[in-house]
Amino acid sequence: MTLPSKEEFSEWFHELIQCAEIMDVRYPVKGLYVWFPFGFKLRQLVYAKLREIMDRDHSEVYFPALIPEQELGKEGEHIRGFEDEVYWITHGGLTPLDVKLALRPTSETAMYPMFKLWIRTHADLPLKVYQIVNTFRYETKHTRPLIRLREITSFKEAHTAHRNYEEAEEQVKKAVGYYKEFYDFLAIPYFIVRRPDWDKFPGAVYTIAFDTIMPDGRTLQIGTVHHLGDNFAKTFEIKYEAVDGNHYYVHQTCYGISERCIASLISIHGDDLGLVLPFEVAPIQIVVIPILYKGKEENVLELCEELVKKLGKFRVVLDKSEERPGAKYYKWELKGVPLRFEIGPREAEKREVVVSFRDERKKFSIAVEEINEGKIERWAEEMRKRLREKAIASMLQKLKFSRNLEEISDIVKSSVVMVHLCKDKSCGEEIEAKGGKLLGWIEEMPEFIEQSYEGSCVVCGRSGKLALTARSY
RNA sequence: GGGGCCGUGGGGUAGCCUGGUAUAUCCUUUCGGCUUUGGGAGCCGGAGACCCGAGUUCAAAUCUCGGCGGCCCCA
Repeated sequence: MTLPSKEEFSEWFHELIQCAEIMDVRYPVKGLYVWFPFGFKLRQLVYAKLREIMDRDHSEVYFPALIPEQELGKEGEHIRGFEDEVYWITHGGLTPLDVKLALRPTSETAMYPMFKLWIRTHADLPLKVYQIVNTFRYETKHTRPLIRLREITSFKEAHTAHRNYEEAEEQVKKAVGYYKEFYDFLAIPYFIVRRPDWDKFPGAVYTIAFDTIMPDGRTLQIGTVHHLGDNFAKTFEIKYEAVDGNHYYVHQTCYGISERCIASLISIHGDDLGLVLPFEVAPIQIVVIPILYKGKEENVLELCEELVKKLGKFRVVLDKSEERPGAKYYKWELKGVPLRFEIGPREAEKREVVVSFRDERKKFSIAVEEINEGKIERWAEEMRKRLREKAIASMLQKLKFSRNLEEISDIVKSSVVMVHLCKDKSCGEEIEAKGGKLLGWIEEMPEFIEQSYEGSCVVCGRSGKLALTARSY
């Protein structure tokens, strides 16, 4: 069970999610994968944070997975964006259905007919709901676990309705804030980018996306926030009676995060030995490894048990299995356990433990008496900081700034390229002709970027703003 | 959208070109036993596979066609 080097990212990712028991890729339908118990626990812990953030400002709901054909098709632009990849249910048993049912590719058209019933007056607004569900898309490109799926199993989608455009826009900003908090928590660096008009969500006024850079230099979209204006409200006739007695269309937003957040978590922090996980989301946070010699087991195990008891607040495993210590170290490192304690006869004698952090893999000794919950939490916080700094450093290595159109086709093969670009579609097309995809314009400057926000367009020379082009997943 | 490659125990593979030697190779995994334990121990014994369907043939893991599944490249 040896992992390929992370340099060969594609193989590394594929092997790791299996070796570390995140997902089983052997399910016999293309694009569908099985969550192992360990992977599902990781998912649960990551999504618990997402829920915590969402619950502050939204109510959780559940809408059906099946959408009747006429609802899905109501919004012209929306359906054109999805029609190639919708799964259809055409039969009930052997009987052909009068009304075909779509397996939701996303839930706007499932929710908004109900929003029409729920929203009567301004007092019903704002309406803010979210759900975490599976969605289906008939992907034709090569599918990949957690990244490109035919069944997205963990789509957190939020939908809000407001009195006017400005209030909806306020919500867009809040949503961006929520997602920042979420990815900061996971120590994953990101760009907040406004997608080009020709690449926004079908039916949206505009789309803000979170993109991160994977170890192979390709970008991964890990979150989107859409301002829908009153486009869907007009289609689904979602109106409210205002204080002035008139009826107005609501303005809506929607925003989503899928299990791609876990793909980025694994890929960005992981190393040649396997997973590296932030303490808070690690399914196993601490492993205690006894080093047993014949006749000296008792004292060692006693101290181990004492330590485990002391750490009761955390997710701890005491590994008493028959393997040798070295084999155990590799095993738990593969699983990304952030903190390891080793106790052998020497430690039992002095009431000490040997400590090793997963990210640094250095060892040091500390007295058992000095270990307490506060200390562990401080270590966890330091570890998160190290992970974040390391992630930013390797992200910057794969990011290049260019003011020369000609060199872009070469750079974009291995890196994400920053350029100044105007909003003209022809200039965007010119950039995309160099091999990358135009992700869009930086919406919020990250603190780790030094380039100026404004500059002259790399294509036409008129005034432009900082934009990103890259090969993307 | 276009093109190419591939499917052998749980994982990775040899054998396929040139059909028969085969009880299908080796590594890993797994189970039992002995022994060992401070960074992937060793020995002994056991378990476990030719993707599915059709065809050609006296004979198919091996050749042909179809299906399903996987991987890669180009747009």
